[in-house]
Amino acid sequence: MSAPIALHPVPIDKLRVACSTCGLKELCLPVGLSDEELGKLDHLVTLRRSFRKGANVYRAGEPFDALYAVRFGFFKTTVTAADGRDQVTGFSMAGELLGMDGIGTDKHTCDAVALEDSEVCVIPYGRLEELSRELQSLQHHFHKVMSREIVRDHGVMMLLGSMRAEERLGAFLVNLSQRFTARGYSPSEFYLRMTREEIGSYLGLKLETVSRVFSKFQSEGLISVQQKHVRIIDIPRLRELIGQRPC
Amino acid sequence: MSAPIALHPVPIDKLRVACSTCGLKELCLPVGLSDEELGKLDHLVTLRRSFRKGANVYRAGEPFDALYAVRFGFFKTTVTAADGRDQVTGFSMAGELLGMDGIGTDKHTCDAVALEDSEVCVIPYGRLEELSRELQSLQHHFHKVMSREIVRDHGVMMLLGSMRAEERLGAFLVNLSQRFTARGYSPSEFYLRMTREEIGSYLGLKLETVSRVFSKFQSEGLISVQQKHVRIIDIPRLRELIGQRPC
DNA sequence: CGCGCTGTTGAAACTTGTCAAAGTTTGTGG
DNA sequence: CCACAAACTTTGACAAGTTTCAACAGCGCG
Repeated sequence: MSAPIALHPVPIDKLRVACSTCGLKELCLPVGLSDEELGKLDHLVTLRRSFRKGANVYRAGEPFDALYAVRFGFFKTTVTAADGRDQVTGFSMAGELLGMDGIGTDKHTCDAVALEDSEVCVIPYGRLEELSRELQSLQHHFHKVMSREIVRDHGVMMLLGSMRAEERLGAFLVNLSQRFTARGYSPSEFYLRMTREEIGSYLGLKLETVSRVFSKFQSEGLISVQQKHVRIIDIPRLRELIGQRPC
Repeated sequence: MSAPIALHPVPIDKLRVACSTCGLKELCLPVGLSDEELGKLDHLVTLRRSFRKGANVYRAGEPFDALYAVRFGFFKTTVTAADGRDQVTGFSMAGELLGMDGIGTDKHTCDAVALEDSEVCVIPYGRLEELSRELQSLQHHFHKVMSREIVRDHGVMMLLGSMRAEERLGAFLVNLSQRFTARGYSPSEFYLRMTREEIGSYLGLKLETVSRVFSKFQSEGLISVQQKHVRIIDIPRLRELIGQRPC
């Protein structure tokens, strides 16, 4: 099996793109910046990188020097225990930030892997700190992004610590649905970019259990699922299942 | 049952204490600051608050406007699901920062509760952002603290997602041991400030399971445990159990 | 067009949870 | 300071949920 490799870096000017003209600016790091401030961000984010399915953005142990904003595509992040066990800690899609794990120790502590052909903007971290000393709104928004990552992680802990298999998968599907919706995609129909095993790792379940719960949901008319294609038929009932208000 | 309440705030000057003279400055937010910078931090942190066992530092939903640095004592943080289920997301001790969950939405998203009589320094968040625009080292260290919180959470996900009950409790004990050691206490002997139920919630186990595993560890000569008093007898074997190098 | 990866399903085994009872500690009020 | 109640802990027996092992089907890439 040949390891997929990253494509060559592409200077942003070749692509004529910048934060100020990026379609994701409402979702990504630029949230809340004025036009002038956005212009300064353009000087910071000058590099894009593409990754083929299976390629690593970074690996645990590598030196940390940049964050990565997902432009398009889909990533997973995984941590590896001393004994080699892997755990998927999250899935990232357009507008989300990868790499914040590395700030604390100047080394990445997890792997980030593209689950489909994808592209990120490279945000040199030293310069981000520099600029956020200058721009209060950037500083504040960056802190919000980190804080939300912490809150998201707490949600995963809740999921792993006190939910049963059906609730976990239900919560996972509802979460995906919301994130796709926020990006203008259908709330009820999408392709999973990850395998059953990756879902299982994220949810603390074995792949067979994930598969069984998918089948159960389907037999109950909650969803329709064929391999990686999922259609959510009854979102209210799915929300109910995970203890949320139906709407 | 009468609800325990917080004590009155105590102006810091009354106590003649400041970051620059605090014994925790090697552990807490001031890490890496020069004396001059430390002096500026003293103006930011001017308030202490004490909490009786059982009192809340903050509750989910309350407006966020400050971080809290633990001076002494012990806290738990918990998130509550829509259906009322609680999940302990962490335990905090001297030098650790509480409240970063609130930055993202300007509201706290979890509860922080004192597990024994405790004291914190209040760090007004707006002024922390202000000062960290001025002091690069403070900015960088604050980012490191948030990043480490994210990394810590990934560790908990690993624990909850792919370890069995014995491994979880073993990892928990080793982690406590390390944190006590870093604070100058015995690595092998300590009092648990939390109940079996709180440990169980944190580890994704029921309290009975926690109790059983404690008993099993004791019968195997790994630890000696009586109620809240724990003595770790065989740290190498405990590390081995959780898949770490013995030393 | 076939091989390998991914997904599905069944049966049995195992881990953890549930329920119950009793012991222990802690805190409170008399 | 004692007595009692409440909270916490331990342990057993049994149940439930999830994993393990295994077999097979389907899809997709080379």
